[in-house]
Amino acid sequence: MRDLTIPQSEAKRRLLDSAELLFAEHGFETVSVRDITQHAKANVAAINYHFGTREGLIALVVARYLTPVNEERLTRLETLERKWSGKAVPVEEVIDALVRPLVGVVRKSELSERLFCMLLGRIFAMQGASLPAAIEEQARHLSERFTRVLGKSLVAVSPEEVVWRSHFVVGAMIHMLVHQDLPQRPGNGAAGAPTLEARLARFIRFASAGMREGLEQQEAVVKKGPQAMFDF
Amino acid sequence: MRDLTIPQSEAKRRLLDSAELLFAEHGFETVSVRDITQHAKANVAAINYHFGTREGLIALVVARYLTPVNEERLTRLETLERKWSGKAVPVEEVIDALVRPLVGVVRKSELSERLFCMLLGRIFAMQGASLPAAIEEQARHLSERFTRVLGKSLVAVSPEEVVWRSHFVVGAMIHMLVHQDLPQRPGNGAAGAPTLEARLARFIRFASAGMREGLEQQEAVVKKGPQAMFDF
DNA sequence: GTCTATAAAGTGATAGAC
DNA sequence: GTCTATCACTTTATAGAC
Repeated sequence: MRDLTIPQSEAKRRLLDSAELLFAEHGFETVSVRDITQHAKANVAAINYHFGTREGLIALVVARYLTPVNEERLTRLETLERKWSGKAVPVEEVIDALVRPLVGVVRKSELSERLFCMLLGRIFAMQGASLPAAIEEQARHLSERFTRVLGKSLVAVSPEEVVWRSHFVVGAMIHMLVHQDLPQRPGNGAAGAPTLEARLARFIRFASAGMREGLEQQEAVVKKGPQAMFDF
Repeated sequence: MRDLTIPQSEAKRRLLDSAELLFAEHGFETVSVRDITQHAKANVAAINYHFGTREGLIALVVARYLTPVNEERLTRLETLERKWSGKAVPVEEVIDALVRPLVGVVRKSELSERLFCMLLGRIFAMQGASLPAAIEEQARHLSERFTRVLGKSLVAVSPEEVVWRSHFVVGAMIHMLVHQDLPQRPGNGAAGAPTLEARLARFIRFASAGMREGLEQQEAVVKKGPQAMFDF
């Protein structure tokens, strides 16, 4: 997997760290280059010197975090296709390949797990607008692959329905990633911040059930994939 | 239900129309008062004259669209509680009460269905940050009510799990509302823009299945609520 | 590489003429 | 109510000294 660190000069690293932290916390649109240079204790011109433009910095941050995740997603999806050699892959395993790469890549980053997830969620939310064409193409390709595999997993669901349900899954995923703290709702005591793995396991079960809606008969058959992987 | 129109002066109406349209299309953060006055063919000072500040305009737009939806949601939820008089309400009906008020309120607005949904999605996405305290409180109360009813609908699911799944549902809903055009993916031919009702029906089925995950036994019993309402 | 100074344009808001 | 002119500030970006 690609290395997430780009050492180079010390100041450049500090700028990148500050940028990632601020982008994760407040979103790409609202953070100015002055916010970043100030947080990194650098001078105002530093960002333009090291990254050319503000957009260049954003493109770098996006590529640095999105690319490894998407590569790992593709690897896992291809592994699944080999493992099931043409047969339907259980939905749980496909969704797992979609979200589990997060835990692998988060370890390689300098960010805390919480900030890493927020940053990636915000990056996912930018897809379809304002992202470099190359990255958009990468994402589009990945989306097609996943949709095609999911179509096989859910032969009884119309292709159109699969696309819509995938759309819902992506929305739920982005929301889960960006809003880490929100579920401090009613009967929710100490359950503030479970581990990323626990949240992903919850998400996989939820999303898979949603994708599989209406297939009561097949459920008992197709559902039991690597259940032990997420059940704990 | 509250009337969505605030006639007053002609210019003020035009400003409000332009603001809603631009906010819906590009989001609240990126639209400037100059964008709005220019689109409304008014002069730069018009917004400050009619609405005090930019924030005042946003608060007005938010309240104008969010309040009727939330009121209708609460009404429907209470109707359900009466209808099932203390017993578990089928999940489908709860999710229906959450999203179906959209179609009622959209008819009263001047916006197209597409823009109305995008605007409301962006408003929902602002919850938990940067919204007037009174509106936040309104939303918090509504969220508690829905979570409590859903807890009864899903007695076999832990309260903590219900909160998380509701979180996923909200994320999927927001994404569906804001991104109306996206699902132009692979095997997706003429299925570009189905009606709002069709999309909501899809969403209700998906979200309900996700909420109900792991309850294969009860499904056959609890699931069949007003199936005819969304199946078409 | 780092800094200051500054350019050029955009922001929300307001005073005051009409 | 509407408009122009303008204030005070922020934005990204750059030129040029050190």
